[in-house]
Amino acid sequence: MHFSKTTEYAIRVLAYLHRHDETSHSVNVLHQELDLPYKYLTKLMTELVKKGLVNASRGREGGLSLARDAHEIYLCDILEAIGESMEHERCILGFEKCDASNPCALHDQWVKPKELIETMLTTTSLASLLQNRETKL
Amino acid sequence: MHFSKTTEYAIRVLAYLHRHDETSHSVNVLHQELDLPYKYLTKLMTELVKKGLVNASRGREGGLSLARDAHEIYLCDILEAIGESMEHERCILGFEKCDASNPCALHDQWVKPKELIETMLTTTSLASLLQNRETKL
DNA sequence: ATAATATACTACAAAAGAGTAGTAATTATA
DNA sequence: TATAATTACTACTCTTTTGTAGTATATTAT
Ligand code: SF4
Ligand code: SF4
Repeated sequence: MHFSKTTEYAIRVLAYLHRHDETSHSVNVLHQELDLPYKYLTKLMTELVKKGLVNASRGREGGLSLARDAHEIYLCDILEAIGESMEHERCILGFEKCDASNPCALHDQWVKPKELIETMLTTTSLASLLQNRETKL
Repeated sequence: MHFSKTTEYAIRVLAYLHRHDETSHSVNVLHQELDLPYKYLTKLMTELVKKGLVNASRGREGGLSLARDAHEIYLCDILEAIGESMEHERCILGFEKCDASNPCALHDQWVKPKELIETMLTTTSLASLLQNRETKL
């Protein structure tokens, strides 16, 4: 009942890029600031670049920055870029079809939490995430 | 953002045992009825027996049945028996300490879904799960 | 040009989760 | 007692996720 490590990393990195968006940041800086495994990060960032969430510029003075306005990057976009997107549509008991007309035993209990999670994912943008600049990343 | 397979299996098996509690059931029956991998199930059931959720009787005519009243087996008990218990207490961004006084960036957005999930886990018993006998297992 | 500093790519390794195989031990019943 | 049906145990395999290593390639300040 949690995000994958990769998802955690992605959210934290993107939030960091937004919080310090006056300039771009190298993978090495992100690695140090957020204490994430360096090599793993390079792969992840390459992926996020491909998916159009991040801009990368190479060479000396290069680095990474957000490709889109932080108001237009929602948590669900991040999950989708990583491939964990429709996880939350899966039936909580593992059935293929998540069908309210043929519900699983946990249906009634799961509907509300599921709704809230979905709301959180679809309405939380990177920008809204950082209203309070005192929070941990 | 989901349960582990093992957790799914455990919930479904225990729910089945409750739904058909007039008798005990062999692993083979559970395997066929719920379409779960046989050998994997034997391991899981042995574990649930050790944890005191299930009674096992060996030999011919043996089988498995709930060890406690279904009204007293909550989802959180099942998670705990499997070792996924406090997963939902973990910080959603992966930090060790989940401390509201030193919150992570997702804190405000995560609090409500988290609460609902916790409520679901602590208040849903096997018995309440099967009010409606028409649901999938 | 050159050196420094970046990202990009390929391949592999380690760890955890999920699943399989074979056998031993137990027990009701014929 | 012999047999069949059952759980219990040990060890292995497969797959996915997570993490590491080394190298190639691009860019820019000097
Ligand atoms: S509880 Fe019902 S609606 Fe919810 S995921 Fe399972 S089958 Fe789908
Ligand atoms: S969001 Fe805040 S309270 Fe929730 S898990 Fe993360 S640190 Fe803990």
